Amino acid sequence: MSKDNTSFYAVLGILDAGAGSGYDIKKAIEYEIGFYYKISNGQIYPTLGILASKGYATVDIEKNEGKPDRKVYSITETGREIFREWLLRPVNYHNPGGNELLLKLHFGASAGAEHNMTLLADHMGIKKRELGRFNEIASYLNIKTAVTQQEIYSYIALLYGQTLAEANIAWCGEAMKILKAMEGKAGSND
Amino acid sequence: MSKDNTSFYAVLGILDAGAGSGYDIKKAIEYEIGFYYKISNGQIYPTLGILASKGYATVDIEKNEGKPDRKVYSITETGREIFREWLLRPVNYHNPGGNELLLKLHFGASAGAEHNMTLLADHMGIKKRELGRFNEIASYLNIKTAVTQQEIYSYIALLYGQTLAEANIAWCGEAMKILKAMEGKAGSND
DNA sequence: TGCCACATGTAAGATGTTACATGATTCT
DNA sequence: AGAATCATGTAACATCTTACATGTGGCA
Repeated sequence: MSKDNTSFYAVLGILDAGAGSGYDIKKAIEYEIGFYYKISNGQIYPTLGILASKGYATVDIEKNEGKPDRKVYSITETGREIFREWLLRPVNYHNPGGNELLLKLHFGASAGAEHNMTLLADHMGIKKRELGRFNEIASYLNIKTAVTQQEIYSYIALLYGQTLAEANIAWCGEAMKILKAMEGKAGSND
Repeated sequence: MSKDNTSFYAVLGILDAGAGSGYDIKKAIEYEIGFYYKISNGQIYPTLGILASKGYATVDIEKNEGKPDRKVYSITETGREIFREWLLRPVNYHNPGGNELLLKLHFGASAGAEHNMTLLADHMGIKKRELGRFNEIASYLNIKTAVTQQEIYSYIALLYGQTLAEANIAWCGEAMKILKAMEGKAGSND
């Protein structure tokens, strides 16, 4: 329902790759995408409830001795559609939480290289424009002309922006190269 | 009261630099640190109320014709202490929101270069450890041995982590150089 | 003996966004 | 005529974290 509920789609994406319980999903997220995306029980379990109530997932209960029964969730066709819709939407850069681009790339493996190339090209464009703005500011906020300490700290912040934007641009280039190579391989010998 | 309420300290930090109304504060944040930190009215105005109720700020009302009266807030001594306490606390890297390090560097201008050097050294250490972990993963998740598409996408995510960690490390180095140079200048001719 | 893995979940609160209400004045 | 600037604020909601409750079985 909501536009940008990242955790909603993260859970749905994990289910898209295979059925599992809340516990399984937590482990999968930690293991697969844990380094750029975190999730807590307080999000997973309510999300699974919503998923089931909307018909995006079905539940199977597995009896478990001594432990609570495992509630194993499977994605439905509707769920898949909803998930694909999200995958194909452009990345929301206002979303302050986790790295939506990496999340979409991760889940987009099966969605084909083309779409991911677009996501990367978009990202590169955004970072290039960002870098352009920083460079413009740098032309008058120069370290050589900086006098006050405040100016120096502002310059350091600017440098951060420039450095990170450049790193993003470089990464996009590399990633696109890799995807291009992969497409070539897939086309020629698979 | 809360541990990591970034917006609370951002507002307090702006007030530390000079008294102002909610409107002024919003403008100041947009202008000074807008590129890495955002704030909305829904945060500013309640925060100012809390600040006043806790005795961290006092209010002066300026009559304004045709417009609502300006409520000009000034930081108190207690407010300053609370703010300094935050400044000297290490950066909370679990905080998902805005870039706390840049915020502290920005406000830390008056707190002296030494503390900021420590913040940068800490940051560098964290990013170096992060990079070490990524490199370790890279040793077995290698692009040459990647077979499945999923492996390739995981590799791209890893590359992102590496590239950004390296950029952070490089930036820290530059920033520390700048601060060192500044200290030298301050010592020799000011 | 105590902690970790398994497995479910909830309650409370922190933090933030979006969109609205109000209304005069000044610029385009 | 309409948009922007000035200036206050609130209400609803979205999102997420922290900490707890509950309990077994296995390993050190």
